[in-house]
Amino acid sequence: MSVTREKIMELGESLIRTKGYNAFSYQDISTELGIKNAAIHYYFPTKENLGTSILKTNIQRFEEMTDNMQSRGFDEWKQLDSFIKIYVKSHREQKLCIVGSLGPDVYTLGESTKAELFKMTEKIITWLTNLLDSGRAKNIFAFEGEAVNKATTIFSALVGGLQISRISGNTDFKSLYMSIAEDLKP
Amino acid sequence: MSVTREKIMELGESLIRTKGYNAFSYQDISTELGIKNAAIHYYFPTKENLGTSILKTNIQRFEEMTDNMQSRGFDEWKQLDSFIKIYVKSHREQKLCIVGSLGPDVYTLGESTKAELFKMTEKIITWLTNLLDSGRAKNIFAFEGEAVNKATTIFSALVGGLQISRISGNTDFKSLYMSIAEDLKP
DNA sequence: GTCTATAGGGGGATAGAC
DNA sequence: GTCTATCCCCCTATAGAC
Repeated sequence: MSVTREKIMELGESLIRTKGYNAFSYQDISTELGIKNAAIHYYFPTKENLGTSILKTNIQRFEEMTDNMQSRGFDEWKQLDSFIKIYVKSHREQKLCIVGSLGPDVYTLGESTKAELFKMTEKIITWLTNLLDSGRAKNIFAFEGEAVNKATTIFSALVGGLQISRISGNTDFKSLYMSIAEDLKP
Repeated sequence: MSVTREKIMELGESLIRTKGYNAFSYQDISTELGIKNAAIHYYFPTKENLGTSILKTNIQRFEEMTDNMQSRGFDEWKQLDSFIKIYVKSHREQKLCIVGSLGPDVYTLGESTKAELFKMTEKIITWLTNLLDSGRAKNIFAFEGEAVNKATTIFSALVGGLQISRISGNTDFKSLYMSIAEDLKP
C-alpha cells in the first residue's frame, strides 16, 4: 500500500469533515502534500472513487473497534463510553464525524459513495441497538421503548451535537456526553 | 417586495436544505423560475447576499412563531410540540433544517452568512432553554442538570435526526419525537 | 427588471512525456 | 508514479442593451 495513497485518503477525510465534500478540491490535497493534481488522479481516477474509499476505510475502522471491544470483554457501559469518546475527540479537533459531514450532501453523491454512507450509518445504528438491548437485559441501562429508537436518538444527538457546537463555538461537549449517560442510568 | 425576489429566496432555501449550500447554483434557480442568471444577480449581487437574506428571513419567522405562541398563551408542552412539529414537517419533505444544512459548511461561508447562522442557532437554543426552565419550574417537565444542556441535546437530536433518517430512508421520525417527549415527562 | 454577451476563475479529468 | 500541458464544463459575477 502506497504512502502517497494513504496520505491522500487521510487528508481527504480531514477535508470532508472540515469543509464538506462539495467544498474541497483536488487542489487542496495536492498543495498540502506538495504533489500535482494528476498524481491524485493516478490513485483515485474520480472524486467519487476517493469518497467511496474513505468511507470503506471508516467502516472497516468501526468494525475493528467494535470487534476489539467485544473480544476484550468490555461491558456495555465501557463500549458506549468508548464510542462516545470518538465524538469527544472529533469535537476537540473541530471536525464533524464522516456521517454528519456527508449527510447533508447525500443527494449530490455518486451511487457508490451513497451506498457506503448508507452502509456505515446502518452498521452504527445496528451495533448501538444491540448494545442498548443487551445492556438493558443486564440492567446496566434503563430506557423505555424500542432499542432502535433510543439508538437513533443517541446517534442523532452526537452527529448534530458536533455541528451545533462548532457553529456556536461551544467548548463544552462534555455536557452532551453527560446528558446521554444520565438518561440511560437505571 | 418583488414577487421574483420572494420566489428566488424560497427556491434558494429549498435548494440549501436539499442539496446543500455549496452544491446549488444560480443556474438551478434561474432554470426552475424560467428567468436568466443575471436577473438573480439584480436582486442578490452575490451568493453570500442570498444566503444571508434567507437566514435573516428564517430568524424572523422563528421569532414570529415564538412570539405568537407566547401571546396565545400556549403552555410549555404545546410550545415544545409546535417546535418539534417543524422538524416532523421537514422530515416529511425530505429536507433538513437550515441550521443543519449550513452547519457542515460553516467554514466555507462568508462572514455575514456565518454571523446570521450563529445568531439563529443561538436564538433557538436560548428560547428552548427558557422554555425548559420555565416548564420545569411548573413541574410540566422533569430533567436533571442545566436547562441549556438539555436544550442543546434536544436541538442536536432534531438536527441530526433529519440527516440520519434521510440517509437511511427512515420513514419513522415519530419515534424520535416520542423519545424526546418521553424523556421530559415528570 | 430582465435580457444577451462575456469575462475570469476554478473545478474534475485525461494524454502523453519522463 | 509523478510530471506538464491541456480540455471542457460550470461557476459566480459584471457591462450594457432593451
